[in-house]
Amino acid sequence: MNHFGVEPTVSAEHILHGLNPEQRKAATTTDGPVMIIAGPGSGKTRVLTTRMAYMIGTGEADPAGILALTFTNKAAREMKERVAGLVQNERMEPRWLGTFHSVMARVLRSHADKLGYTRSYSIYDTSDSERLIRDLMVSRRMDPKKMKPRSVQRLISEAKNKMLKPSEVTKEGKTGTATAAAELYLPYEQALKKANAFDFDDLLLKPIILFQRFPDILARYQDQWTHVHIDEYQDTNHVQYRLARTIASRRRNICVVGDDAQSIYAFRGADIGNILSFKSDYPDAVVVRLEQNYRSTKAILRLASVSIANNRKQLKKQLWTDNSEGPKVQNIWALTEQDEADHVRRIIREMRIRKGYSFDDFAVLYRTNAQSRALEAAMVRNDVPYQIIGGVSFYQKREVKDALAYLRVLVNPSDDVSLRRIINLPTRGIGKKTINDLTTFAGRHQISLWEVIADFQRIGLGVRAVRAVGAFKDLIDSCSALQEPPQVVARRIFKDSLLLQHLRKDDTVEGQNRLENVEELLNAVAEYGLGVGSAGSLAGFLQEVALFTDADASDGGNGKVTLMTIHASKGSEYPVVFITGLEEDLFPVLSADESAESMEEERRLFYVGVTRAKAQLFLLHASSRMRFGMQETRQYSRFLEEVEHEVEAIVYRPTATVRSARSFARQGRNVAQPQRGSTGLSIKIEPGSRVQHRDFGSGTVLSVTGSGDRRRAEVYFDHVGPKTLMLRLAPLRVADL
DNA sequence: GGGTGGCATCTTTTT
DNA sequence: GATGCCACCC
Repeated sequence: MNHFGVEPTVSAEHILHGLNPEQRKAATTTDGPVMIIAGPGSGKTRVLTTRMAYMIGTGEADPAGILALTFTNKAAREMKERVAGLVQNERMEPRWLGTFHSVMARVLRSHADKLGYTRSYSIYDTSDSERLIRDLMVSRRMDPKKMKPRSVQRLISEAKNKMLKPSEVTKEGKTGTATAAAELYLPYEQALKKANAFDFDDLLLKPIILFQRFPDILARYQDQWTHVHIDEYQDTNHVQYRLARTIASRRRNICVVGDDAQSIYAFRGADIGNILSFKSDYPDAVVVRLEQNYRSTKAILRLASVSIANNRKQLKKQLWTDNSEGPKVQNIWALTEQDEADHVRRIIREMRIRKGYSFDDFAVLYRTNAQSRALEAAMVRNDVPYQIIGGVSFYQKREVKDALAYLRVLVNPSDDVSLRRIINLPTRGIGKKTINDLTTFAGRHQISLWEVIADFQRIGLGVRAVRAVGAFKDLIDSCSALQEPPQVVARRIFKDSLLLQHLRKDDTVEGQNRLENVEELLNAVAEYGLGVGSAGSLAGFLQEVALFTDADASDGGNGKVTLMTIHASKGSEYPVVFITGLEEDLFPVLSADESAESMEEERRLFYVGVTRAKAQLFLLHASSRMRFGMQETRQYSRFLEEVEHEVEAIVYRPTATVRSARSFARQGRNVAQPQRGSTGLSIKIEPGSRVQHRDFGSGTVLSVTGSGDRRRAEVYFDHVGPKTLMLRLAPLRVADL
């Protein structure tokens, strides 16, 4: 019996069984700061979970005393299951194991009133924030076409993540968007507060403010959480760093795990410096390096090491493995993205037959979500079961967000963003003009839209508008008054608002799908409603789903091939991995050219993708790919070039087109990099210049017309005569002198 | 006020 | 090639 009154069911030795000496050290050094530098496939999840189980099992930590923070729900779930498996006693499961956002949302929930929010607050995701910003811009007569609300949102989010206050963001000497962001930051914060809403960044920021303002609350949590764990520490941003430091400052039992080579979230503020400087933050930190890889073959690991060696900024690690050499990594050359998808599909089929793999042994990775389309089509055509992780998640689908907006308005009527979303959906006679009148009134009196509606008679609307607004008010009022389980309330508002009827009217396949999605949402509400107290309330449901992402729905062993971005693949492993679209301007993305740092981040991303593979890795690229609805000639990725000695290049169906495309790509590299808008390609092309075409040979430019993407050249070819070519697309380069 | 058709824009990556 | 926005007509 340990001093928490729980009988351990397994011995410490049993829990630690099978760990190598380094892993064991990492798992049992439970006093003071620890940093675990862990390469891919080194068993870091295992170490972290063993560590928790060990502390709980030996009675060193209370199950509620362990704080373990991850970045994805998937990682949290996996860890929870593993600890449970090790301690074999559900009373001893760690209670504060979750993502940064979900754990902090839990903290916030208990103290929201202290910050002046009511318990029925809304949580705004990025698209909600964007809508709010768009509304602010419109009311300030800024043109949302010139300054994208999305870019403004991103800049404000960036400022919040750097913990800059509105007063600290200056407007001078900035680009238009930055000026707009600086100008809108304060109004945005005020609007959030007025809407009784937190945005994603607030979920981490507000707890810090809470802790600053109420030291007794902080002390309570510091007291409770005796041991702090942070997974993927290289991905922490400034706010997360501050949170961790604040919480751990009292006991200093902080254990971070990370791999600087796998830092791929700089774009959302992740600061690789956090892991690089851990030792200066905690000079007495014990550092453990886990360099043995248990996952991949030698061939795969070698390719990963060769690739990442091109990065300058990194902690040196010497990865090694006892695993077998394995088959050579294959580099497959496809003609188009359809051809690429077809190779993937064909290899999956062959490997299933010849080597006995099952569908869930395969992962197909890509850089951008847009690439999933062709792959998906190939899977559908050939009856290959597949799942796509990420992309548009269920709770981000338009119809689901619309339906959720109804529920949010019921729970939190101050939620202007949600209210505007549904006020005229389906159309009920509250048009642009009326909405404008209501908004203006709300703005003038500094009240929420709902307060205006609640008192609509006094605004002086037209007869028709009065009737329409009155009906809407009655609808919301009657449903909020219901004292029924959440699913009953939800079904009632969807029905009375005519939302369901509206969806039913559309009998196209997509329309039916939308209806089904709303039905599915109702099921989710019903399921959640089975909980007790606030855990089963509508407000609780809404706050929970706000943090749900599609990636969380993934699970292995379901007999499906997995398609996802490389970002989404972090933390998983598959026997066979395909990385597709290895082309300049796609992977690495073009904008990565702008700085060495972002190029290094792209390379780390490639590294992450490569190291997902256990047994066999395929790298693919296409000579031609449809982008922006146009067929584009592609050059293969520099990442392929860097590992060219580690791959076996395979050209299936080798055709003249493929080969000349290849040699063209090689020669053309320094001459005419295709660029968006093609200015780079076209400056050197003017009447009189000599050019070389992939298929037509050499020629002389007669004239150049059009601009931007429509820029064309009339060329007289030595052997085939005159041709007009789109400069954006043509495999054309300036001839060598 | 509501509906429809044309057009511009879009592509990083996510909690 | 989809999506969202705007202008235009009922």
